[in-house]
Amino acid sequence: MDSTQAVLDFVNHGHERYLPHLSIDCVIFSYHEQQLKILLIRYYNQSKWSLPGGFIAKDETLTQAANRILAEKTQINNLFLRQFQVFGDSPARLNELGAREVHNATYAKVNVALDENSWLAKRTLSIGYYALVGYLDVVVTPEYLVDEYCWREVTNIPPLLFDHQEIIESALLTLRSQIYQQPIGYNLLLEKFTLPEIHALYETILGKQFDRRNFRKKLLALGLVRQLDERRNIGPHRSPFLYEFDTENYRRALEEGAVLGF
Amino acid sequence: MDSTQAVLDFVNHGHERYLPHLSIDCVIFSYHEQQLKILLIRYYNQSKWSLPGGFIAKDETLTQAANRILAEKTQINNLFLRQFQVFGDSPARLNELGAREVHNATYAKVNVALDENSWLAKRTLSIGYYALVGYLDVVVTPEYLVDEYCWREVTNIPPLLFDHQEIIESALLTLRSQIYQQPIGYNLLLEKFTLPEIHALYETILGKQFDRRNFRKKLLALGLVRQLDERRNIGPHRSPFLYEFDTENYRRALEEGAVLGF
DNA sequence: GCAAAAGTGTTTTCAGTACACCCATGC
DNA sequence: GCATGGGTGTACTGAAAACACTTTTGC
Repeated sequence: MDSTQAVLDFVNHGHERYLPHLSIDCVIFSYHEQQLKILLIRYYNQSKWSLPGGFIAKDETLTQAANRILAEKTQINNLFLRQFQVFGDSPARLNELGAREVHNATYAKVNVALDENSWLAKRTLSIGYYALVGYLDVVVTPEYLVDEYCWREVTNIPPLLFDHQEIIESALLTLRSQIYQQPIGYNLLLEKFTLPEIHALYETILGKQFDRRNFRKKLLALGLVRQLDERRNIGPHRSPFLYEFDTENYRRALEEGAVLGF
Repeated sequence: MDSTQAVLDFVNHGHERYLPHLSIDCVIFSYHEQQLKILLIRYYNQSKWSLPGGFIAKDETLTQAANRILAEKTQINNLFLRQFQVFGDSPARLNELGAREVHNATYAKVNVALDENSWLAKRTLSIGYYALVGYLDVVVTPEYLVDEYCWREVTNIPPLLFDHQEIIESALLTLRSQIYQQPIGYNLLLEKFTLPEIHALYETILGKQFDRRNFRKKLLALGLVRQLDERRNIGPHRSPFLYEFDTENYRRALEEGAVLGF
């Protein structure tokens, strides 16, 4: 939606294309400068931030919808995307009137006020997806109703609309619990990475510290990563070696549910 | 729904009470005679079986809806119930015409045929829940449109409508992956149980065998169970001791994500 | 007495953990 | 030469795994 006309069409005719009562919200994680970050957007005329989201078209599958929405927001296709939970309990979701007022603040930009019969004014449950993306791969496309966007560190999330805070917390818990079953390192790091990078990533996600030597030993023992002959030149100190994932071993380890036991 | 009148009201006025496009399907597990079983129902005029399910009322939360539906089917309140996945990809779900024909076979009992505008004829995504219940606690209430119900062993599931087979498979995978994080043994066994019972339960769910001695050692070492002074008199052989869960330790172990490492 | 089911301990092995010093670089 | 960050090996410990014989009971 990149024009007044497109927004009006969405408001007035969206119910013909999309399923009402159901939306998708995406928690998009990336890792940059040793920090785990989430992509947030702020809609026109809102002080609180939101998760990027969208609706499911009547003629597309749920998975297609989630991938389409992500691609629209980040220009990345085929990214790592997992459904994790449906949110339908929050009082903010049951209160149709309150939600409508929030939306109307934004739609004021196109001089529209939703009436109580609008498909957008109905109680909506949201399916939470989380995505893992390369920080540098993302190109956030400006949308007409979005004033700004930002990457925020997970430990420093600003006030959010509706139950989006809860969705993020749940996504984080899921990320933690799936770190040994999903190729999380693979999707958040560049193709080549240093040991300190992946070490810090695991420490950040799991929120605890690991001994450098044991961490490397484990990774190598499981054959998850291969040490390369190159080093990365960063700053004034000894250059760290580069590593890459041994995708074959990595895949197998995840399938076996290999608990890395950190 | 226990009368023609109630069904007609549901078909004609359900859209005023329930959210369209969205249903809840329940995979209800119990454990009986050393077998993991699932509750299935067969609707009037259908040859294939179905999972018990229902819709979300406009004024109740998602969690309330799931609990209400389960209570309606099994007469159990406050049972162990967990949301695990939304199903919205199956071709059977996208094909509104095909789904309508299936439903109409059943609604023929009340001489109704859904037209394409009926709320029940719309594409529906389903939120999958799984429940763990005591086999003996369940009282299945006969519903007007349900011809019969049965407990089927998970390894021997008959042909099912729509994507219910996929839902069961996904529920089983979830059950396996959560066996160390959720009080699965606690909810599937009676208050007092024998070592062979819980041993067989874990073997059944995880689909592999465990050494009896190591299994018991682990359970006791973690303090999850307490051996009682009683024995259970079953059949012609040596009577096994009874055990009970040490709920306090059990709870703590699950919180810590104590991998039981079987 | 024998078949079927349940009870029980010891040894080995391997993976997790703890721990400290050296090397390279830029300023 | 010193501050910073990266690289690396060993010893200990504890939990998982492997393993077999005895007891009870009904027939």
